[in-house]
Amino acid sequence: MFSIGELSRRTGVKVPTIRYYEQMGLIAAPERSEGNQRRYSSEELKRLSFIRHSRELGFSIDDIRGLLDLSQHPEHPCDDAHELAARRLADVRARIARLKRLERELKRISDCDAETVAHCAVIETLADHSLCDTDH
Amino acid sequence: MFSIGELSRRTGVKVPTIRYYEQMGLIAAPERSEGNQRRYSSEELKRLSFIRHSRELGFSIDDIRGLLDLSQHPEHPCDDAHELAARRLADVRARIARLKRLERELKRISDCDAETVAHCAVIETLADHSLCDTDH
DNA sequence: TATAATCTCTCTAGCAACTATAGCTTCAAG
DNA sequence: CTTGAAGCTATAGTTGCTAGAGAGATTATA
Repeated sequence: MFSIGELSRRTGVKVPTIRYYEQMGLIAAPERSEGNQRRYSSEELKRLSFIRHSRELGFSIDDIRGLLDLSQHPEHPCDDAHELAARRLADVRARIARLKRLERELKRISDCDAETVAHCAVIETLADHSLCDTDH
Repeated sequence: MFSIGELSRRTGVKVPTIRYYEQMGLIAAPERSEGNQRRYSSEELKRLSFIRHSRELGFSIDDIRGLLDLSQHPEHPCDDAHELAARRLADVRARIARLKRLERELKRISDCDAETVAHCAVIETLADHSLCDTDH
């Protein structure tokens, strides 16, 4: 049995975030001490670690609800989990592609060596999309 | 002189977003028609295009305030603009790196061909970070 | 010119996923 | 037994919009 601060330290999830997850129904309301403070067991630690890890991989709170639900039912087919993961993968890849275009563009405009705004590529490019290499 | 809808069509910025930018002070309150509707000129079109383009490159509203301010003063040195762009570039690169790690991880766990949750790599990995290849 | 269809107006509330603040109570160490 | 850290609830703020209600304005067509 440990406090919310201890749980926070062990999982890397901030204290207010843990309370927020409780409110959102991702984790159940835990037992309380005499003085009304939350007391957790290692069950909750596991669950919160799962949540944290999922968040790190970019799953939404809603996705996580589904994944947690699945993880409680080992005998179920895992097609749903795979689909969620596949969607996330597609999303991540799309974002990488987009960011790479941005990177090229930012690099190009950063390479300007003007001294004043009048001839600065950063400002010019922002003002006029037609100066861009790629569309975004 | 054109309406907010027309401005929206020409810039690709949605109508409520234009009003929001006005509220945020990114664009000035424009003239109004007899009937109190907003009427814009090409000056505002330029400014809004600048804003849109900056947003597409990922600058924050606050950054854009600075960039707009700069763009009004062609004789000023453009170090600030360059710094902002450099920071954005660094940020974009960091995000790409992070997303690539995620991509690897998601790809790895997506490649699982278990039938049920009991042996599914997606669920297993989420539950246990130590199964990950990389840290994130 | 009448009328209908489409804009536009303001204001308020909602989204995601937290984060911060205020004012209070409880806990643990010395 | 005191003191300082940690915890409690409740509310509001963050970013960058988006959605809705209910009213008024404008434009196109009959």
